[in-house]
Amino acid sequence: MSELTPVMKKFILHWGEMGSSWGINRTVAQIYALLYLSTGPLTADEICENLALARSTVSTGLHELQAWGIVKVVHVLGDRREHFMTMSDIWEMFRAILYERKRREIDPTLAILRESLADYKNEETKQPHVEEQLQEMLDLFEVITSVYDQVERLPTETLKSIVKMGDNFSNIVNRITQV
Amino acid sequence: MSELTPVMKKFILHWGEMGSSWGINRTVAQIYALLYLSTGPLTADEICENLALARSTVSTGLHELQAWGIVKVVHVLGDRREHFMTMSDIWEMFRAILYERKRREIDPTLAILRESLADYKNEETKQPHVEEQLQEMLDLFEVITSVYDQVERLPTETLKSIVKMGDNFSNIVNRITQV
DNA sequence: CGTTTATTTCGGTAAAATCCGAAAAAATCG
DNA sequence: CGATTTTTTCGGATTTTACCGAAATAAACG
Repeated sequence: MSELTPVMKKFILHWGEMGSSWGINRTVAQIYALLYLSTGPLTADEICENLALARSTVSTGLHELQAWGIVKVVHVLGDRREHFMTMSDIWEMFRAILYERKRREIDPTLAILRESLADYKNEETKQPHVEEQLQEMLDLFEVITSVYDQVERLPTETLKSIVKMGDNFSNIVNRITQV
Repeated sequence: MSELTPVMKKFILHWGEMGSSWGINRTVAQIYALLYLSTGPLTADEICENLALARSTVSTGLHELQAWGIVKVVHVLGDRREHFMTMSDIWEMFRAILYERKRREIDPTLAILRESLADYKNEETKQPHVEEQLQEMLDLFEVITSVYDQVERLPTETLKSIVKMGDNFSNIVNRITQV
């Protein structure tokens, strides 16, 4: 791995910023960005060097990225160190992120909302408005889940062709759903 | 505003946790949750009391929520204090959040990607792989933007009816896009 | 216009997250 | 199996973020 070019640095730094506003550790996001741009798989040490991070930080960061399912380990013949690379298909990567965010954020909230509505039945001081609001929020999250499930199922090619349809897509969807 | 019931507390606390994993301040998320469940508009002082927060914290929190466009000020006759409430339609609120996240996260990234690809042309040490990767990421973000624009345009009722279609939706989309 | 009430700003402290480096553990080699 | 290389764990230092409370500002009242 040669020196980082200015363009690479810029991208990596921006990606780090973006990560933190997403609730993802800045450093972890930078590691991802570096791997994403890298021509071949990198060792943990190469990542340390390029990003000026401690070996241990890189180690944990890589584990986190693997937990998200967007970085994987590869082995190189004749080298006993582990090498790391991003998923090759960026669309698959996008799906992986959606999946994880849904699992970590939407699912637990759905559970709490259902629980709360059940608990509500046993509560003495009933404020009908609270039940209505919880129900409304539950509806919203159920729709989000449902839309996610639909999108999850769409093949990448379909997603790509949606973009080519431009305005037509929403028109068609409107027509389909107007029954 | 009477005492918070156990169900309300649970919801507010969970919402706070969710908020932090979204990159939103825990306290700010709690303020939102409280307002969301509240039967009527609340004053800043009432929020302080219920959530045991400093007056100043509530003040800044409310400003942040207003910047997101999901909380608004209302005035009550005969009371010179400001009162706060959430947007009444939860779907509108959802749209507002999508809009802000797109504006804060997607748009700047799109800009950086375009910039980087332009800069790349002037760079001495050209690694073709870097250009390819940047281009691929740009494509992805353009699709995301496009999908956002489509969804933005869909009326709430359409969104709601998508959920009722269940599996049919993805089948139909597949058919539409198979040209 | 001065007084009272409400809101915001801001500096400092408390809490949390991040990151490092040494030491431990695990893996691979001869 | 012992030696060497690689990876991970973990306690603590550093940085960042969140929060409070006092003081300043702004708004509304008589």
